[in-house]
Amino acid sequence: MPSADLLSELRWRGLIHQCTDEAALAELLKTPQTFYIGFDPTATSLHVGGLMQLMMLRRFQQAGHRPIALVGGATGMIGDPSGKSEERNLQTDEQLEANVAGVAAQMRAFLDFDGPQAALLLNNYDWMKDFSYLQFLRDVGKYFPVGTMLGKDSVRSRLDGDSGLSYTEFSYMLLQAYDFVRLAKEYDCRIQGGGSDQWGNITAGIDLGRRMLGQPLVGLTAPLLLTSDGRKMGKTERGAIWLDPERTSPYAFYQYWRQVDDADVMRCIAYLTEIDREEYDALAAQTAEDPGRCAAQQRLAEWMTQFVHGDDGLNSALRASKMLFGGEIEALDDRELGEIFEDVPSSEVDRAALDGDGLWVVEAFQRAGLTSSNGDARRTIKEGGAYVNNRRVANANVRLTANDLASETMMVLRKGKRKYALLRFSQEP
RNA sequence: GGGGGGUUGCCCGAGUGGUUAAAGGGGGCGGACUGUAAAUCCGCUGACAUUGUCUACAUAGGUUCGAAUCCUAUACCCCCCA
Repeated sequence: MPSADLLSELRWRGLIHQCTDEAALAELLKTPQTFYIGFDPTATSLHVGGLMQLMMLRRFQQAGHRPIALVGGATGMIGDPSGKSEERNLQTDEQLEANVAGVAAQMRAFLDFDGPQAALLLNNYDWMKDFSYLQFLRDVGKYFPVGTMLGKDSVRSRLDGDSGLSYTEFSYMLLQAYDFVRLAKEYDCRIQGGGSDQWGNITAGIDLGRRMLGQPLVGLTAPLLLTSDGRKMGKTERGAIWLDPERTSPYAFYQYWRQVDDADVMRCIAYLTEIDREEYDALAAQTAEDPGRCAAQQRLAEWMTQFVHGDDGLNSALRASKMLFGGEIEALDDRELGEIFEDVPSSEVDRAALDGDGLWVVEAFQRAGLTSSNGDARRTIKEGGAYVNNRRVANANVRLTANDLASETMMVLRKGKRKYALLRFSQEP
């Protein structure tokens, strides 16, 4: 039951940046279609940008169409020059293989691989690996006028700049164009989506489809997810936000969305979530009226975290947030504390230090690496910026004993508002 | 090759014999306010030590009761004349 509303849904979400032929697309979508988006296996995990594309596939699937997630095992060997200012280093085969496997595993969690609209997960390496160079030039290359290729933004910007581009990267668009034709032929896939930086590659595929198959294909791009000051969403000083909990903990993931700028939060909700129009409007109104409540940020963070990391991930993120930004820390066990503070650096201290007079706070802060010298630690304490288990340290003479443990073996030290460190008091053999 | 100027704490930049651990600004760090935001305001910002000691103004020596401040040499930088 294809939903006639898919297009209007995409429109209000602002997800249609460009479309090669909106009328044709609308016509196609009246019946179940196959829709594909390619993913670059640049790492073993997707990040925020990839998630946005994945959501696109989901939206099509939910509207009654069949999504194909194409992992670029072959194209990844070449490197897409689109949106890149410099020639990229080639990945090793092993790296690429691991990346393809990692990304594919993540996609399985977000698409439905059963039922009449079962999603397909394909790898273009499967059809590229046996294609000989000569055959490719004869079958595919023949249809590509170099003049047109030179006109593509991705190529021109590189030629205009001073970094140039290799023949290898120049050829990238042929591979992606061929993917589209291949999918059209084998899976009757007539629609390709992607980020706006994929426009050139997508239209190259459409041209090739017309020439090789005499069939009209349609392309659709989504805007890039940028912050209001023009940078890519999902990047922090410490690197990208990944979907893989090993790379970005559920807590860090949650916090990223929780701290999105007011100016960007509604767009994130529209682009990345399945929160409906009604709730969206309500959140937008609340943000305008009372930005201090961060209602939209909280909803976004909740939705995203639960979607990507499940209930458990969300709960631990919420609990950690409550601890880190809220009350005192006590009555927890090692396991819970460890989970909540998994992003926080920790140091080992001999348990015996807590015996007798106990451990001098100043030294504790030094051991935890939160202060640069004893003087710095004293200063911080004097300024009221030192906390043990979220209780402010009264003076620099305080000594810590086993009574100050937050759990069996751990103590939580904090400097200022957010700088945490864990001390683990281990039994020395 | 000759002449002149410079080198100060994380950065910029005052200071030209004596409360100078060194003005002022930036940055950083705390705190207050706030929305886990921005802006603003206040405090701190060499080390060690329960207010005293040590190490600091390019480097090494010297003069002096006392120097970042004077002298000598060395290194680096800038400018002018050849």
